[in-house]
Amino acid sequence: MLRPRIPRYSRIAESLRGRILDGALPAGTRLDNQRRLAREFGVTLMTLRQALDVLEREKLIARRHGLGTFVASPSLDYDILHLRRLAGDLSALGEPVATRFVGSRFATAERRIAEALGLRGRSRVFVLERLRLLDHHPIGLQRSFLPSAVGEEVAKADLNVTPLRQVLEFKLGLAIARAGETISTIRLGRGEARELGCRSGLPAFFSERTSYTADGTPVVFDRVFIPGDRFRITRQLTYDTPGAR
Amino acid sequence: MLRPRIPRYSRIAESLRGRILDGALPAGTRLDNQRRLAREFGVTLMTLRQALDVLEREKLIARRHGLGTFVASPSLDYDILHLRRLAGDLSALGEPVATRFVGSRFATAERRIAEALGLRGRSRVFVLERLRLLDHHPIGLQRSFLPSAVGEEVAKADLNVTPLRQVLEFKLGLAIARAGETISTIRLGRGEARELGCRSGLPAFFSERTSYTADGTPVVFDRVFIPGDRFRITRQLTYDTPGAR
DNA sequence: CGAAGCAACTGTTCTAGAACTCCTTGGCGC
DNA sequence: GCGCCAAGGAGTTCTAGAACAGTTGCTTCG
Repeated sequence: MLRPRIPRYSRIAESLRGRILDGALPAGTRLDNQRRLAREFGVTLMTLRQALDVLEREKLIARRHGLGTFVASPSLDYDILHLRRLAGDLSALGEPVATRFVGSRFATAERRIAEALGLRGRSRVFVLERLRLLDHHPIGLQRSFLPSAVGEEVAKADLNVTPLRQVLEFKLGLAIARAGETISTIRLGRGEARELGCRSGLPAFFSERTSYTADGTPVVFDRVFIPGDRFRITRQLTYDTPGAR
Repeated sequence: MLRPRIPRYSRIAESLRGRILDGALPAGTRLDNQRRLAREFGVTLMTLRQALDVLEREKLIARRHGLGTFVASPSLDYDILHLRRLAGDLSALGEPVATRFVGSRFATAERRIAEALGLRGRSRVFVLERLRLLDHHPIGLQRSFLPSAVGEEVAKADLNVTPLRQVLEFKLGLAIARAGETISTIRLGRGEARELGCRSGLPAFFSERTSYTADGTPVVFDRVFIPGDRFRITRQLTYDTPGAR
């Protein structure tokens, strides 16, 4: 096997994922049976099944013993109010949570990030990586993206000393007033897993948050990875209105 | 292969899980290498690796390419305030969410449930299963456990017509005043997956909530399974206090 | 003393089947 | 018309290697 930078099962997963995400295979479609797919891709059944394992964990397909392999239904968003940030708020519990600066760089933004920051096309952004540590163990990886003009100023600061938010507010006059966040479950990629000291493929909480100044300008786009084994949400509810459902 | 009710990889996973959970293999311990374990269990490397796949998804082990297989560290709890219920609150969004009564029965409570309800020993409880549906698709499975005395009265109600909470309050005088909930990620078991119309093993949000009356009596213990592909948490934050971090 | 290369250890990928298990459908008998 | 059984289709489990890839430690050379 010469120079197999990407495993064959991975390439197959990629190929099928592409077909699913571009609509060629709508939700509910049944794929060809596994043996036939294996022949089409020129691999063994085992290898094909590994590819399907990947897609299954990504919630793109659903396998039914004796029935077939189906393209899965898409996800659903849901809005919650007054929720504290997941990882960053542990300090409020008196836990020894620390932040470790991992690194930073300028990079070309992928489309999703450019959109979130209100940038056009393939803009340069400043990427900042930090680990949240509990008792010196990583419990969350936070990757922040900022417009490059903002990033140039942030890059001059010592983030081991001054939290990002303070740098933005006091140095740049950018006070974050509100944010929108989406939390889902994900399986950790290789890079994130390495930083977090765990295995790629782990199920994890995955948060994407866009923070805005008071006038609605997006300032930071954050991605936070919190391994499911390191973290669990607990909440106390009080029902003030009897009968409220 | 004669009568292999439980697959060999499953039995192996079970065996290793048992050793991990009873402390014989503390967090951080490195397991024997995979080839050796395969020989010990009398199976091929492939089968042994399937067993490890299972344990890895359960967050019990961590595999490091080139280094070994390690017993993973335990999870961390975190408290959040003022969070609306995940699935049940979708109605607030104007989404066509419905509740389907799946079934109910009296059963002996497992220890975890008896403790949550403040019952002693292996008490009987009333188990109520409901599906939350969005556009007729199941998005959450809720399993509620009530003390059997309460359950006997609840069993007489038509829960397709009257929500459980109203039955408790208006028929039994049990007004739920507060609740404690823990949300983590889990992989769906077979039974839950069947009810939800998806594949066992999917990563999902898993909620356990104990509801109390004003005087602190636990009334209901709920378990909610929400497949990660059907659901994602979105929240809007407002930072009223500049600099609060 | 530091860097590079190699060996050993361990995980990962892939092959090539064979056999078991689940589910659905159609046919046959009552 | 209903129930049971068998067949077909499709997923799942398992075997038995062989080879590739990552990591670490030791040795050698500059």
